[in-house]
Amino acid sequence: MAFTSRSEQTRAAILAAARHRFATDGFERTTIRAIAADAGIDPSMVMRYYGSKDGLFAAAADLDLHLPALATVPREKLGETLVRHWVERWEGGLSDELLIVLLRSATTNERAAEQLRTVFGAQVAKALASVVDDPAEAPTRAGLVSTQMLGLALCRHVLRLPPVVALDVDTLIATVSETVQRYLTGPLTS
Amino acid sequence: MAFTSRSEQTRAAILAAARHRFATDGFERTTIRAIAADAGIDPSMVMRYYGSKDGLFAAAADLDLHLPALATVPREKLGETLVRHWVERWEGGLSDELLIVLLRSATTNERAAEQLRTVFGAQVAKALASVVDDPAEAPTRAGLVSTQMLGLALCRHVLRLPPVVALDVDTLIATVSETVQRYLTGPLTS
DNA sequence: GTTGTTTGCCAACGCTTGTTGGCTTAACTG
DNA sequence: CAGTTAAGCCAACAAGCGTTGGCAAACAAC
Repeated sequence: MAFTSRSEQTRAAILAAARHRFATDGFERTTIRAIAADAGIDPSMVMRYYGSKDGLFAAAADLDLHLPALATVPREKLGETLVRHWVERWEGGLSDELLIVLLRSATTNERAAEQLRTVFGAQVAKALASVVDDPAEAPTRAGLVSTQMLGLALCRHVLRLPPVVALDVDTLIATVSETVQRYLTGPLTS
Repeated sequence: MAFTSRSEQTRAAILAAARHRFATDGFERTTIRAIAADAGIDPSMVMRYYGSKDGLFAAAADLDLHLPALATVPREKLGETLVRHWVERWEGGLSDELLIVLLRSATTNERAAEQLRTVFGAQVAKALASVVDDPAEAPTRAGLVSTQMLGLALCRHVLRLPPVVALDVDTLIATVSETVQRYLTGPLTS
């Protein structure tokens, strides 16, 4: 490795262990001691490197959705593009536990909730601003899209509702894409 | 009141306080001591009446969706009927904190998750079995409906994403109904 | 009015939590 | 090789947790 000083190495080990624990247990049930044990070091090391449990969580939950650029996507493919990106990110396995970290903790931890609000209020709305008809509608459409995307992730990867888990990826993408496409380009008024 | 013995009264007070705490803080962050303080009694009373924190949660989260009978609903109104019922139950305010109790705790508490799976796997699928074309598809369609319904509740009432909170009820029902209608009666294959 | 039963509070136990300070060893610097 | 710095561990702290057993007061029954 290029420049992994000894401290950087354990620092990274702590972060990896923290992400895993936060992802499977949520914020409250995760203990510093368990993280330290997973990382093979002493609990006090965690404090030295990250200051506090809150500080560690902030570092572990620092997230960027990396949404694809939508400007060049044909209008009728917007929904599918977003949903495919979303689903594949989740199906990608353990390489990316960041989303489940946030989702699991956001229902009880205000810091996590605030970050989810930021991610979905800013990142998604911004990605959409350039492609929706009326830029003023971007936040609303981003919100509607969020309900479907987060609901899907919640049911499939957190709650693990059996019929939702059983859906094959292609059917899932095809079915949900239509919904998202309508939220992006359909009428908004009642 | 008709037959409220002294003990029934405090029993109910404990349950009400517990529901409120579980609804706002989730299972892990809620303490027996806080519930007892809210109910104006001693923590040990909670144990006497409900055995343990788990027992209290089970009693506080005992939920019935009371889904409307769908057999007589015109086929093209199924989505709207379900969504309207769902949204109005949530908008009903504090009279019914049961759903938010479950939703807030289900991401970190396996007991709560299991109950949500049961409610949405059994109650919803059962309500749908009589109205969908192919009964074998009922669980899958119930699952898809769940992703949208739970996602909506999550974004609007738990995470409180601003644009989702800002949506007026009529627009919300109209927009989401179309999605649910399609999940109920549209094609399923990719 | 005395007896037995419920209803409640108090005090404490045992445990786990996040967090801290000091000590020991290893690594680098001159 | 001597000396400074970093990395790590150990032990302990104060606080909070769920939970328990025993004791005082209120009530009910006879």
